[in-house]
Amino acid sequence: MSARQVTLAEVAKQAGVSLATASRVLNGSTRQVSEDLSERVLRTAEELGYVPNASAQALARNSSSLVGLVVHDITDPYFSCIAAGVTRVAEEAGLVVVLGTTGRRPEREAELLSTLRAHRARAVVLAGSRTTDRAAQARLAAEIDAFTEQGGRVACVSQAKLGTDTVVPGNRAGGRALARALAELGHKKFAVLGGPSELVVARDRLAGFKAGLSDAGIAPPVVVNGAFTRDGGYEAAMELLASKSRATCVFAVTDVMAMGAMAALRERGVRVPEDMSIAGFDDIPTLRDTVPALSTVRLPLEEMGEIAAGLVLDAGGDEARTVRVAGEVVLRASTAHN
Amino acid sequence: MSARQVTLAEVAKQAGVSLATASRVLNGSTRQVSEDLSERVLRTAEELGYVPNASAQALARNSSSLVGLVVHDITDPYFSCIAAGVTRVAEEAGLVVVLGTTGRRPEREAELLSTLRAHRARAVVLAGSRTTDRAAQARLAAEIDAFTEQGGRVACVSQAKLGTDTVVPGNRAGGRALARALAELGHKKFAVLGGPSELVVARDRLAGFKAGLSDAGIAPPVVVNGAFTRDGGYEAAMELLASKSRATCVFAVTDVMAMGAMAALRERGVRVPEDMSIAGFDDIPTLRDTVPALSTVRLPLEEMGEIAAGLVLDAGGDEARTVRVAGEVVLRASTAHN
DNA sequence: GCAGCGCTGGAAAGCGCTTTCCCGCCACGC
DNA sequence: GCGTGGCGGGAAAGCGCTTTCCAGCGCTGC
Repeated sequence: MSARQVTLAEVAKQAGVSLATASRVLNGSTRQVSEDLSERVLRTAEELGYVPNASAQALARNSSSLVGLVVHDITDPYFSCIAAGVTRVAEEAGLVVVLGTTGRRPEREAELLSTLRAHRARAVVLAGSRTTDRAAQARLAAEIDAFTEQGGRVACVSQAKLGTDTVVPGNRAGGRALARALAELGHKKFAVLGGPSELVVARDRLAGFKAGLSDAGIAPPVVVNGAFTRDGGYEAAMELLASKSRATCVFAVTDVMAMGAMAALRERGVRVPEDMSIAGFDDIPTLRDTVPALSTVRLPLEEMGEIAAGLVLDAGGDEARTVRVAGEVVLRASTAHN
Repeated sequence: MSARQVTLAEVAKQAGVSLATASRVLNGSTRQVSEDLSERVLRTAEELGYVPNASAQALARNSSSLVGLVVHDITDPYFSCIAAGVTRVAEEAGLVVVLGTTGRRPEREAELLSTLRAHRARAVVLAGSRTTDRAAQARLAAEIDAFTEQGGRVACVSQAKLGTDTVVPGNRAGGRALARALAELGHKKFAVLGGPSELVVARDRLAGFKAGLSDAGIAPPVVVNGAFTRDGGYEAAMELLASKSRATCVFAVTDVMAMGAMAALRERGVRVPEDMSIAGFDDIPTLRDTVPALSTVRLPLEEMGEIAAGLVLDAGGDEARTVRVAGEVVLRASTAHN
């Protein structure tokens, strides 16, 4: 049907104006174009079904309308919520978001950044959790430099120390507040289902939790580490049970892990919360209907995505900005008095 | 640090070869380049940290490495699972996926397609459910034409009739099989929590379910429609309860809706499955740990995403291919004998 | 009355890359 | 020995757009 491709040149010719004029009309140029020419161009563009070639624009302007979003696993509700926030903001700004997934391999983060750089993405939101892997971190830092060097902006969700804009959830404070709240329920012996030790998010939550227990004069918890996934939680809980720990309350550093842990407890006939209280972190919306309802620390995930996107799209100074978002302890049915 | 931008020309000059040669070396050209030149180019590219400008490549080749993925809501696990499948395949193929979300507004689908066309995306996977809205459908069809016209490929997940490659889940057959299985449990009176009537997926599942009931000689179910979301399920269930229906088993056309429905039942003191059995559709992995475990029809969502991506990336004939994936009834604790 | 200015339109030079076309070279066959 | 190919290398013509630069024109201000 339509010709292979309608170009600006065709529109210009058809409208009887120069390429320059057509370009000025069809893209917010600072230059004025007279009313009638302008209208003529607009009309022919419409008639011909002209769609500007984004690659050509990107090339000519040396900047594209792409925004990168890097997550570990889009299937994980933690990331999909953040993604929702990011895409909403980006789409409102008329930008297009490109989604990269690392599959939790730290080195993929740098690779993706490099790809994004190749595409001249205008900005990138890194939602993956920072690791303590020095080499990966260094490569990532180098890529971030290269990216910003080239005029792109980078924001991280929950990774500080990279010299970029950052949205920092109150992992430490949240963990601490949660520990105190649980201590107030009367629990004396705690266990923690921690994430992989190289994940900073996991470490922070754990550290905060320990601090909170210490505030309450309670002995440090048993810690069992597992993967940052549902199965990780399941396995960690199994390990915990096998260890014959005397804990009456267990904190999984992630709601998703808590789900796995609850499955494990159920399987082993441990009732929640009668035999064991359990709490998570994040307050994943999709998981709010579980029974028993999970006590947790609420993070405004979608909003965090929005904030990150906002930071990264709003030119801002060259100073790295940090926005802290607080977690709010929400005690529900999965934690009982002891 | 690094220069503003390393271009192919710089690499070529530094390596003492022509632009053409450098290009041939650095991108799989059919043309041969002698061993030593080739090696020299490779080395200087490496040294200079050369990254090809994807926009320029796209422009010159008239095809980019972008793959579009259009979903209604990335937060919905149904879509995020599909998205995971699509991104995995795309990334393996060295492509970049751009994520568009419609927020369930049918007209956004066409808009996004147009944007994707502007970016010369090589392919698009449309995961949103087809509606019966004639106008939106027509616009979408036009955009799809324009897109394919331009050399792009389009695949749909669960939308047939658009003349594109399609991955079709057995919505009808699944609904039917589920109805039969539930009938075998002894239920006689059924209710269905349906999605918005203009959504084809919802209609198909409902139609299949009705057919299954009819197979079993059971009267048609009461149908209450709600939004295709957790809250939609909640409200539909509330409405059902208010209607004093005598149903002993309710089928929510979506697991996510079933979650909302279960919350409503719980709130109203209706025990599942003792007082009411409930079944969903999709078998969302994230929701598998809920209590009581939800009976449902399992769809290999991630795999569906992979298949769709596979179809769309594999040049294939010009014939529209259709891949059917079957749903498998999984009876769990949320449905009891009656 | 004219220099000077602001404003609009067009020509054309890129943006960084791919690819066609051409050229020189060598091996080969008659 | 010379025409024929085949092959590796380079020059250059785009790809579709933006943007600079220049030309023309109608004003204002002295």
